Amino acid sequence: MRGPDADGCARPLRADAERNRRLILDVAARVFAERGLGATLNDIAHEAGVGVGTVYRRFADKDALVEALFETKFATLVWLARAAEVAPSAGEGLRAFLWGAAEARAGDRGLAQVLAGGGAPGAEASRNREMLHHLLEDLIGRAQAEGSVRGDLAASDVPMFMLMIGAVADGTHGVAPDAWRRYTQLVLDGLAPPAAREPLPGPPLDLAAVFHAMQDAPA
Amino acid sequence: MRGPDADGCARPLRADAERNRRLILDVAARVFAERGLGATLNDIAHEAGVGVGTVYRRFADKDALVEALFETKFATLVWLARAAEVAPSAGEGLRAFLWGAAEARAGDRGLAQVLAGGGAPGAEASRNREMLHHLLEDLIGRAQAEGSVRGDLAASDVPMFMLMIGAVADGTHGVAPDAWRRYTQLVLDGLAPPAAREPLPGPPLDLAAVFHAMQDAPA
Amino acid sequence: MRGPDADGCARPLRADAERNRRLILDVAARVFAERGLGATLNDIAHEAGVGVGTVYRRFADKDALVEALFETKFATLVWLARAAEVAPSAGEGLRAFLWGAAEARAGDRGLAQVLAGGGAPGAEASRNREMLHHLLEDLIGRAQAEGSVRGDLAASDVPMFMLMIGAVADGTHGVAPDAWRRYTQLVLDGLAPPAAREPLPGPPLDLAAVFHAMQDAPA
Amino acid sequence: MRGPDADGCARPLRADAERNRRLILDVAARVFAERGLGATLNDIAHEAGVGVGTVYRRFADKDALVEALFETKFATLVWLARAAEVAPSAGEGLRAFLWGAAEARAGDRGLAQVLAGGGAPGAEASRNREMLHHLLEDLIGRAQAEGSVRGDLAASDVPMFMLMIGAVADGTHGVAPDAWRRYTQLVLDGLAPPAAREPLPGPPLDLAAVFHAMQDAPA
DNA sequence: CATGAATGAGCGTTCATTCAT
DNA sequence: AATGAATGAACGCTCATTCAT
Repeated sequence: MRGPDADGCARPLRADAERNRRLILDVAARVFAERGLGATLNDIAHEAGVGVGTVYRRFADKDALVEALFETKFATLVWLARAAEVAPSAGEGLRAFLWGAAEARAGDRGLAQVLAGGGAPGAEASRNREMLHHLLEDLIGRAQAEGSVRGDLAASDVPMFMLMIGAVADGTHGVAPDAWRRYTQLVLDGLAPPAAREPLPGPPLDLAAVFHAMQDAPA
Repeated sequence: MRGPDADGCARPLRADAERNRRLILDVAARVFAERGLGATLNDIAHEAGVGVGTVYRRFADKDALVEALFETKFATLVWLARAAEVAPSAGEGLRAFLWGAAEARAGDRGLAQVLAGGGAPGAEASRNREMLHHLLEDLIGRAQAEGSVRGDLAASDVPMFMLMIGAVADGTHGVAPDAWRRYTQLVLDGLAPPAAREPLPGPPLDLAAVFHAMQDAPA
Repeated sequence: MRGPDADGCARPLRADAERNRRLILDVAARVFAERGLGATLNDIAHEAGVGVGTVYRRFADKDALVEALFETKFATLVWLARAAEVAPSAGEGLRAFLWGAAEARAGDRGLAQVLAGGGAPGAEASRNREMLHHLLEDLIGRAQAEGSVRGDLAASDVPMFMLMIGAVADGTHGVAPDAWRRYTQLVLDGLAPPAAREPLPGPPLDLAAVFHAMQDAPA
Repeated sequence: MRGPDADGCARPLRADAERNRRLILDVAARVFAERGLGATLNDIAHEAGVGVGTVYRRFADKDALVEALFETKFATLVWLARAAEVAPSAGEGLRAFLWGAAEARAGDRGLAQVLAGGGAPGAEASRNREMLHHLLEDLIGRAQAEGSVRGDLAASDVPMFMLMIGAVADGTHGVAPDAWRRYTQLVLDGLAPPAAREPLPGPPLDLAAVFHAMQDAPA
């Protein structure tokens, strides 16, 4: 565990550091997703097989780690938006994006929080955010031109959509892991122009599940 | 704060205790609303100008305080549901209820959590929850019979609706205190049968507001 | 609950105070005996049906209450010693005293502590203590003259005897309420001159009981 | 306190942790011995010159610390029992064991409690307890066969013996540090078959010492 | 560099004691 | 005089963060 690398270099490479950084991000993503942002850095470090100190060497503090995670996750959204750009129609693209974003958010307990913690200062993050915003503006604009989405929808409604779906997903995670689909559909129907409506997927929750969901929601 | 009661009774009634209880509940509601359920009882006690012990004299533990808050808030919902019962039409009643519930929830950061039924499944709370559930089942059933709400809507969708609106309200509280109205309308449009659709109230959020919203959301 | 007494006197009599004092002492004796000295004054006051303030009016603090209890209990010992004085023989008297003292101590969890807390300043308590000491010196001296107790026994060994039996009684109270008898006999046999020996009463404890006893002992 | 190890190894081994563990155990043993198990971990940590967190890093909770202390102390008893096994006679062995156990217990205020097996019924502790029990059963059985101890004595009487001696030792610690010897002899005489009797070692306590003893006993 | 031991402020909670009513 | 509401120091314990090794 202390010896030189297999590649023959005695001094630890910059690559080691990067490897550790990725490892920590991956583990943190998993642990935060499973247990919420309340998980301790000690746990994450332990589960990654490194010392806490190492985590602090890579990330100034817990918030910085969350921020970094945010950027990682953000890439997924950008990727989804790019995919949506080339969809047969803007409406289909937008719907696919929203379903994808909701799904990405769903299995990720506490990641509304991660996506949220966005981190004020990161220039990169800002650029990403803006880029995504523009992609969505474009997508929505085209969909509106097609008449496949209501005219008063805005790109900034998308993060709110994710906030909403995230709240449901976090709450129902555990008793009804697919419940987010129902509410995604419900909101999507609200986004759609009149008359384009899908039946809600999945059955409604029973009382106990609702109770559980709301209990769990705070995270 | 020390003056005689409104009813003009000068008798030094043991109501000082009740006054304190109310004071604590009010302060707790405010502090939880502002800072989320993570606020400490020490803070609440301090802000109420009493010792921690006083809080613990009235409420067995933090959960009990949250639970008490819950009951208070729940009464509002029950009252709203009763009012909805006598609305001209079930559809109007349901919409009025949802707007009222959303409004009650808005501005109450961390009260999604309180409403969640934080604390033990108190018998009273359970009964209240069930009663409200039945009221809503009836209301929704009648609205569906009227054709004024989609047929696959269920009573248990209502708490999820509040979870969603709560997430938005908590996030935008501070930068766009009325933003919840936009998303309430959006979801309500999703609830409506095709073709019954209102324009979204209020303008969309700007990027900065979205950023702020997501920053704040975790609580 | 606030009106004048039945006996026609409008001002509360000194007798009320005394009645309360006795009531508190009785309840405190019972509660301390059942739950150890760790019991709270609030509990005692509540169980006595008075306010804590009343307890504090009668007894400067918790220690003072314990001290007062001590005097009460001490009276029992003095009474036992008096009875021993008139026994057919000093040896029989001494044994009867010790059995009585052990029994008094046994059902009284935490009363080793009460008997102990003896309170430094009480002139009365000091006098009682000395009186008992002299009674025991006399009793033991006569028993030694009879040859029915070892010659090197001293009056001051008696409190230590009670300390020892108390430790056992407190520990076994709950799993083997009569175990103290076994150890009383064992020690009494040690007190006896050679050849005067009784079989130990009761069976030995099993391992689980011992475990429980030692767990509980701290009080 | 900072110098190299006795074995001459200068390598900066991670033994600083182990050193702290030992330090904490030592301080805890001393503080518990002096002030009883009621001593706070904050006090212990402070007195050891470490933060509370450090104590909690090594021991899951207060019980775990007490349990660890228990295992340490228990080893002494097992060692004594092993030594007793090879004594010239079982009777001598048993007496030596009891004197040793009493001495180990004396001066260790609150360690009756520690020895009690404070904390969970750890598997190791249980095994140790049982092993000692069997050793004592054997020893007592052989002593009884020799006729050097009363026939109705049981292995489970030994912990009760320690409870009794502990109560005396805790009480007299401070005013008469050797008083436990007197009562050990007294009880040992009770254990002996008739006619085998030693004079009590040490003078009886004076009244003030008894008073002090009982004051201190509660812990 | 990496490690993980150490830190200590802070949390929820209890209870002896005080004091307004 | 009696009440019980109020107090707040203290406890056991957690965890983000620092720093010696």
